[in-house]
Amino acid sequence: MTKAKASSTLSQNKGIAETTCPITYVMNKIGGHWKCIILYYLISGPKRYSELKRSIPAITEKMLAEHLKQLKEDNLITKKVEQIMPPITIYSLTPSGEELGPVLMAMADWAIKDSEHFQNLRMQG
Amino acid sequence: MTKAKASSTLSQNKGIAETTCPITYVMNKIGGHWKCIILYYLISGPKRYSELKRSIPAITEKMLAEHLKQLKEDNLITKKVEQIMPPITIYSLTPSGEELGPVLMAMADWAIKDSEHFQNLRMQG
DNA sequence: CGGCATCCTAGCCGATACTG
DNA sequence: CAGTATCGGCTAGGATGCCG
Repeated sequence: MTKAKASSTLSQNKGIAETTCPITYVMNKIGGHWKCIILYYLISGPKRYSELKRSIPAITEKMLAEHLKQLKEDNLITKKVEQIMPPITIYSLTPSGEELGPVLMAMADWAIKDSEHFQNLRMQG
Repeated sequence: MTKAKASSTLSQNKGIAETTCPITYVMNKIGGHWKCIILYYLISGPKRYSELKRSIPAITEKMLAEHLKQLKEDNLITKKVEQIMPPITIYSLTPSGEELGPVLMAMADWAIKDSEHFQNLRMQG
């Protein structure tokens, strides 16, 4: 993993674009399909692993665990483990993650408006 | 394209989740890595195909054309073609697309703040 | 309960060539 | 200028099973 492939320009371009385009920077952090959803469910407060899984039925264990790890590495969430048996793991938003909250809420808001548009269009059509 | 594959549960889940989770709805529309970037550049006003291409050096023709088509199908942008030779194509935001503007600006805003956080951390480290 | 390792497929995406 | 079509590699992501 120390050496990037030469045939792929995307990963390299992504790195370059990240320093010049703020949207690219954001997409590299929360661009994955599930990242935003996970963060969205964490806005309402810290959650344990199983709660997140129940909140997002469409996600697989692999995706959840993987994206949680990435979000942690990107300093958007923190992980707190109770070393008992069975273990309890709590995920919370970091300050950076908290600041993303309004953005996600704005996205959700837009979604609701936009789907209303569609329903209106359907009624007219 | 009329029949979905049976082996993949994701596309089906996406469809189901889309009706219950607003963030999923948004991600299905602008989740692609380039969609947000294209929309972001269209906020400042209508642009022609070649202008977009120049604005986003990292994107390939295929991705640009493909995502422009999807954005049009999702009613986020409109396409206006001057049927002359050589042709001129202008892409603009629809009202729905315009309403996404503030969200994208908020994302960009967060990105700038967040990258400052990192630089501060590095200085302390 | 929480999460990682393996295997495998679907779809994203780059490169190239062709059309109006 | 503004696309479309085809080929092919890479990787995201689903299914399953094992471990602390």
